[in-house]
Amino acid sequence: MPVTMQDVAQRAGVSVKTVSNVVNGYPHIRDSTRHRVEEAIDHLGYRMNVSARNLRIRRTGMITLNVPELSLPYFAELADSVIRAADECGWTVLIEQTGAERARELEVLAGGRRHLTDGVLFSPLALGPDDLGRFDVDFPLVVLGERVFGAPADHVTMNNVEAAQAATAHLIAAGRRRIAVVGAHPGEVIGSAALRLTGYERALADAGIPLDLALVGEAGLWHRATGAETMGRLLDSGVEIDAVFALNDAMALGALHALHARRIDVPGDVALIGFDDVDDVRYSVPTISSVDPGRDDIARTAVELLVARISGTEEPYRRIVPGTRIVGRGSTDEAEGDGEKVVTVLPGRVEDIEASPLAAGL
Amino acid sequence: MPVTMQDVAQRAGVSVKTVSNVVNGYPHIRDSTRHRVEEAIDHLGYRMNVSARNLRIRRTGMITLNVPELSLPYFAELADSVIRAADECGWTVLIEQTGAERARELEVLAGGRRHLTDGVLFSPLALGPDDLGRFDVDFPLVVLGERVFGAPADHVTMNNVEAAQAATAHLIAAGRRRIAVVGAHPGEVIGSAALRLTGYERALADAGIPLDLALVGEAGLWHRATGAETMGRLLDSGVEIDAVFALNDAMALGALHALHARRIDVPGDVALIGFDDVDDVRYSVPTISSVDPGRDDIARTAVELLVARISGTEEPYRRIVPGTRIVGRGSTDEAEGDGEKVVTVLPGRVEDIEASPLAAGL
DNA sequence: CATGTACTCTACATCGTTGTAGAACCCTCG
DNA sequence: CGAGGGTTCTACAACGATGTAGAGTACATG
Repeated sequence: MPVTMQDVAQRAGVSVKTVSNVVNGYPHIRDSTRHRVEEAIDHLGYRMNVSARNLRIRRTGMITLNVPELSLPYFAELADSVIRAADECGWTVLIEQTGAERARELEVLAGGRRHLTDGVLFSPLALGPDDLGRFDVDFPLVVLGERVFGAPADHVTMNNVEAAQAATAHLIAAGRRRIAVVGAHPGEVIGSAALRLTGYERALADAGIPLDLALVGEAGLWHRATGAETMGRLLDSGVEIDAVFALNDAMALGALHALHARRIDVPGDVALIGFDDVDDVRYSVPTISSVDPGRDDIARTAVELLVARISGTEEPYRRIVPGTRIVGRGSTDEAEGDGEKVVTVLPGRVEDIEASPLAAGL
Repeated sequence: MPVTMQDVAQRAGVSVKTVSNVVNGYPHIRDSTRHRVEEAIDHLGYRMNVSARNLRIRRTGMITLNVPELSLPYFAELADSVIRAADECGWTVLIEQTGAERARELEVLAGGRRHLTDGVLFSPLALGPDDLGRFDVDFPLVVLGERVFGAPADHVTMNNVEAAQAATAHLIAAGRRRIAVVGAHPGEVIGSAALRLTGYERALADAGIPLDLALVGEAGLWHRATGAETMGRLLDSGVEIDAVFALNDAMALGALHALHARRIDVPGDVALIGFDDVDDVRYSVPTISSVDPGRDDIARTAVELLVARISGTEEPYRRIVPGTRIVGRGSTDEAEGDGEKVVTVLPGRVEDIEASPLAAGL
């Protein structure tokens, strides 16, 4: 039997509503009254019943963050950033894992659990452009990532094409010509893999280097394990390689592992760059150059957009792309010791969703 | 204006309570009635208002998981496991980060946000034995980790001393004698650092190797960065080293980095073993041997204990220590290629909390 | 002195659900 | 046929907070 406002009111000799007013900082309260109420609250150890308040004000003060898996470093770090950002505005985050399973991702959009929170930050990995229609949901939603473009919702994404282009250009600038890719998803036209591959192709074209498909390694899931496998396959195929662009850092770590296993020197024989700039790449040997997509920016922006929607904004849906930096480290010989050096800075941008669903990602 | 049970009842031509009964699977309902209600629910797209239900039944169906930081791989993986385990029993997890700040950890015990959830899984990092009294809280609580022993709460912890002893013995069995430690917390008598160090000392004693304090490296926070620093300090001190026991995997990764930076071959010149068995250590070069503390077991056990407390169990508080395995990998030359081999298996155990607060951890 | 306005507080209805108590019906059995 | 027991359903009062409307002051103003 917990303490309620009723109990506090009784002890302080005021009405329940006055207690409520004190708790909520309503200004027109006599100091003496306020103090009596506060004394009663302290004395009784009163704590607001959130369920009751939520029922009354029709808000939960919570948002859901939907990610594939927390054990993937990128998503763990993203969750960390989102929780901090939400905390700053007084919101609480509920994390749900979908395991990148299509069925569970669809359930998110079906609103299976939406009643628990006021809105959803959704980072799909299994859904694709074909599911665009399903994103037209009746609850506040902000989409993260590159699986869908043009959904009727705010969207925070990365500067994939340009960043990948810059990352590849960084390898080319170091004199590399035989640049392998780890993590391609053949047949995809949208999604991180396709977009980053496009950037890679553009950089090659800019430098007049012909595209050699033998250098493009496929990898379904972007884990360390698949990165190592794919790198191994490429190396075993006998194709000449003097650099590797891993489409994310987990795979870059796996690729590095595979290179070492074959006694190939990085960056001496093969240079390497990843994508995401997770903490891990600063402690591998050598440290790995990467693309920093502005994770904190992504998190803060996403939370702000969602909170605005929850508050009822009717503004047109927008796509926001935070600024991106290419960070050079040991694996591209960019820094002596464990230092790092920002080699490229790409500005962020804001676009209208309606404008051009596909082009926007490119 | 969302759809309520009222609306459903009206459409189905029944009372609100009957709708409630259908929704909650009450058995004594005529099939025809049930179908009418279900049709109405589908047709109107009704979804239960959780706040109202929570208010009525005095439960939220949520538990809080309090960890220092999700960006630390061990805690990200722990959170992953906890969310899965809770999901299986129909519970939802709210993650809170304390950043290992003492003030925020105290706030957890003060119950600052307890009203949001039915119970708390708490993994403190800043609190210590002196704070034992504060764990006597009036809400269901399960403690994780090694910072406090003997608190009036269920406790799920690791087999620290024996596991560390076995890990050290593993290095000794490989012929190493000059075994450095990375991550000690001088002056501590409880906590992961102290317990693991005790195991280390016991293994040395068993093998008749004298303890050399010059080999014991201090590191406050157990991050990759501090592991690298500490390893660097030990190496620069000129003391002879032929093996390293890093008190967790993050520091093992950092240590490996520092060893590589000095062109020291692992495991040729120096063998290395960590603690936690996070996913990362399977992809470093070489792969790192580690202590697998049974993370899934820890998560499942913790959730079960907490749910039991929430249900009102009055059983005496217990400390549960899941079984532990020592996994040999490349860094101790235990497996060719990327293989791994379980070199030791330690059984789990269950103890009464009251029995012996301190001895239990040892 | 009457009037208006700002302050301080209260009573009551209300948010959407579930527990309780009991009504109405059916069936079975002595 | 009446008692007893199960089934099926309903009315009503909670759960603990907040919004609304308004009562009662106090003070300044014309």
